[in-house]
Amino acid sequence: MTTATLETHAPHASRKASKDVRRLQLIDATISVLARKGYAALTVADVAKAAGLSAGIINFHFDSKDGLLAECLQHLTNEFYRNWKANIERPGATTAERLRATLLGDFDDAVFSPDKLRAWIAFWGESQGRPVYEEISAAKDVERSRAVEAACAELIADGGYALDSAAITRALEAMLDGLWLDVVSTSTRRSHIESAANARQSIKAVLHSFFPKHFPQT
Amino acid sequence: MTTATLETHAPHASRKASKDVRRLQLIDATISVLARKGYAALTVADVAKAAGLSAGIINFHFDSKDGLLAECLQHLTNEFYRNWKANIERPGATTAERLRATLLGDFDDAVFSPDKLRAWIAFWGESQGRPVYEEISAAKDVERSRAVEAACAELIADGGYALDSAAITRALEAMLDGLWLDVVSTSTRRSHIESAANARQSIKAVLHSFFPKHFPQT
Amino acid sequence: MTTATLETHAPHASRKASKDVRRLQLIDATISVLARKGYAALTVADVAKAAGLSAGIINFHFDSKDGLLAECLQHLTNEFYRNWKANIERPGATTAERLRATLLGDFDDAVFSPDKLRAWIAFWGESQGRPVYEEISAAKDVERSRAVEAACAELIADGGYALDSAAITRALEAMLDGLWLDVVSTSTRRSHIESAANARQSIKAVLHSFFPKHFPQT
Amino acid sequence: MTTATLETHAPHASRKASKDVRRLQLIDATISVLARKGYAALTVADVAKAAGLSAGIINFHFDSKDGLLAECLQHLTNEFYRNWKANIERPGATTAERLRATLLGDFDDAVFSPDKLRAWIAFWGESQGRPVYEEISAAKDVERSRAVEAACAELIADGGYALDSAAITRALEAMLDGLWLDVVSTSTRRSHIESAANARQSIKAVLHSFFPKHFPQT
DNA sequence: GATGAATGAGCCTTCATTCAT
DNA sequence: GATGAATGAAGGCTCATTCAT
Repeated sequence: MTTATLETHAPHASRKASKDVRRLQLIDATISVLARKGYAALTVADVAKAAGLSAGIINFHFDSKDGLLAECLQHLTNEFYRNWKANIERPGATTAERLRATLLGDFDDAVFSPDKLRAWIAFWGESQGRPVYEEISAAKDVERSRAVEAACAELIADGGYALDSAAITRALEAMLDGLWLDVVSTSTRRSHIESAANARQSIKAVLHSFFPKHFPQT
Repeated sequence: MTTATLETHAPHASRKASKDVRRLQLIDATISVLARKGYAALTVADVAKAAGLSAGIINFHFDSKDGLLAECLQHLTNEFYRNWKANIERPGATTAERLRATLLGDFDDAVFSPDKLRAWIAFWGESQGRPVYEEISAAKDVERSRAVEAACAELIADGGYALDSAAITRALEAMLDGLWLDVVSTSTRRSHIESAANARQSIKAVLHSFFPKHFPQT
Repeated sequence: MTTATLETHAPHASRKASKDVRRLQLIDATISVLARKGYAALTVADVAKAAGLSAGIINFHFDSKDGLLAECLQHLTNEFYRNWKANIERPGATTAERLRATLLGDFDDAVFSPDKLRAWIAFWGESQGRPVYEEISAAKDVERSRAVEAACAELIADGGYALDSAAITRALEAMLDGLWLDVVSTSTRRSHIESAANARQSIKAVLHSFFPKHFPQT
Repeated sequence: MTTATLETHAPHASRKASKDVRRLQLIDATISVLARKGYAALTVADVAKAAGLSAGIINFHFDSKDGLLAECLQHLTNEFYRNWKANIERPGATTAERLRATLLGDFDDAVFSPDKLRAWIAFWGESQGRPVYEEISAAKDVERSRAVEAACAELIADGGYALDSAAITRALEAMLDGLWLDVVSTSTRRSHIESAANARQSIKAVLHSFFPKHFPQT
């Protein structure tokens, strides 16, 4: 609940909170509950309680539980996209640097918090029953995916590597998803700090294996 | 429902066999419903209907809905484990051959059917709210994970590659998970046959990049 | 709750009740609650309690509260229609006799019970918000209305009365509705037996005034 | 919302006047919503929106939703009563003229608007669950009812008709209620202008049948 | 006076589970 | 073994009412 407001303890201070602040507060609470109880067991009462508000407020701000969840995923998607964009928009960066920034950026604290990760995975698991979830993230995923593929193709051409660009792109992206997934299943044994460090190590190792000229051994 | 063994019509089939057939029939129905509706929306009525049976039967055979789901995951886990074991238990196979068989084997038809994949992912998504799911798959995962790590270490030593064994193992396993996950989100656009082919291609490309001496270009 | 079953007091005797019996039992309970609390204040819990059953049963048998109410009105409509049909299907009856039977028949015990009347009026009051209620009763109303109009026209022609057939038909039908309505608002002051007697008296007086040759003074 | 008195723009209009204007505005909005959605589906939010005001205002002016509805019915009752009184208070009118004015007056535009009619019927339908509604209209109804009965008795004595005064009075009043009710159920097929014309025709036909000497054929 | 965010009780509905047949 | 009517707890949603601004 890192984004959650700073509830002042004055009585009824919350009455004056603006609509956007309330919405964000409820989305943060949703992420927190999703992380703790998973998707199927999440109730609006849980979310309201986690936000320190009453149950009725959710339908007031999001029309329905479904609306809340959809907006929660939208929030995560936007945040993830903005983080990526911020990472690659460095003037003067080479293609290799941008690719590296793309991959490592997924493990930045802003997007790689234990709660958010678990929330993401909860949504992945439900996306088959609810196509709307896939639609929410699809648009921006495609943009990113194309950027990764273009970067790989460019490095392959530039370095003269004997690699299948499509196969390599797919492998890289699968690895990223898998590394996120891994955190959840090992979180009880390892801290997420450690997990992020391990993930970055794996990414660097793989980049070095794929494109040794562009990513020399560290 | 490809796995469902059809009711044997042998006269006086033993009670035990009959019971197991019913259980398998219900587990197959569960996988089918999980794939279609996801975890959160699955009801015992759905499963019973998919199995062509009545609602009350599930509690008779599995005590509870939770029991059914746990046994369903157990079934998938066992099947996955057996498939792996069958793939690596080839007398005279080299370490490289066994590693390759391990990775490619995850895309065998026996375990890589669209319904089963979606069922797996539904369980992954819920595993945070229900630690029991992680426990079910953990034991056998560890065995397999160690085998992969040992194989990588052996190949690295044998080939003199400058690779971090742990990082590479983690990358390989993450990639496998990610490739499975990918199937679900792209299933509307690509057939799962095509997905499996792409996955195998990526695996081969990566193995070649990591261990060029053991996996020469195809 | 005149139609309501005769609940045997054996424990769980209700478990074996057939679907139709249960439905009728619930419809009777609905009429009873409608009469006591009106449409707006009726809850499914009230109905279930009045029927001596649990709340969940209503959705099992009628899908929803709305479904229950619609079927309740349908039941009242059918009953009313059958009562009318039974009253006019007397072989050898003259037109005047059939008209008289039609009008007086609305005050037969089978359809003119206090609870049923109040239920009818509750539906009338809601029919603007829920057009489906009007649709349910419309079809059969039209048939009856035409029969009354045809009978009036025939009597007018036969008796040579200087009457506007349409205006007279409308007046007769309005009077019937009004007499039903009246019962509700005076029920605390007069018994419904007395109301029915008064209503019959008014009907006879009006028929005599309209068609003196066919309905001579009693 | 034809009745709503527009905000007088006189400077420094008294607080009292302003308050009454708001109340009338809300009562008109209530009638409009009752006509459109019926009693059970009416919400204070609907009424507030129809009045162009915010939800909280209703409790300020009427203490509660129940208060608003009771005052709405009171308003309709008063208006109806005043219309009747105005119709019969013609100096020099005969008993027959006053009876005729009483009956036809119910179809004056001031009281016979589609919305008001539907609102009336909504209240009738709920009067069983809420005795207060009956109480509101009862007092004035009795006065009017007695006047009609006295008029009928006088005409019967005067004309020497062989009629049961009580039965005839009841028939006349029931017919009036029924003609109002009829408008609602036929409003989709006929305009309320046409309905009023038909109703007047029926009334005239009935008066002529009952009291031919006092109401000669038109 | 007026607003509208917030509350919380009450309702409809779903659904896992039970059990008489 | 199997069925499916019945139960009842739990959850999402609505909405009258309150109250800080």
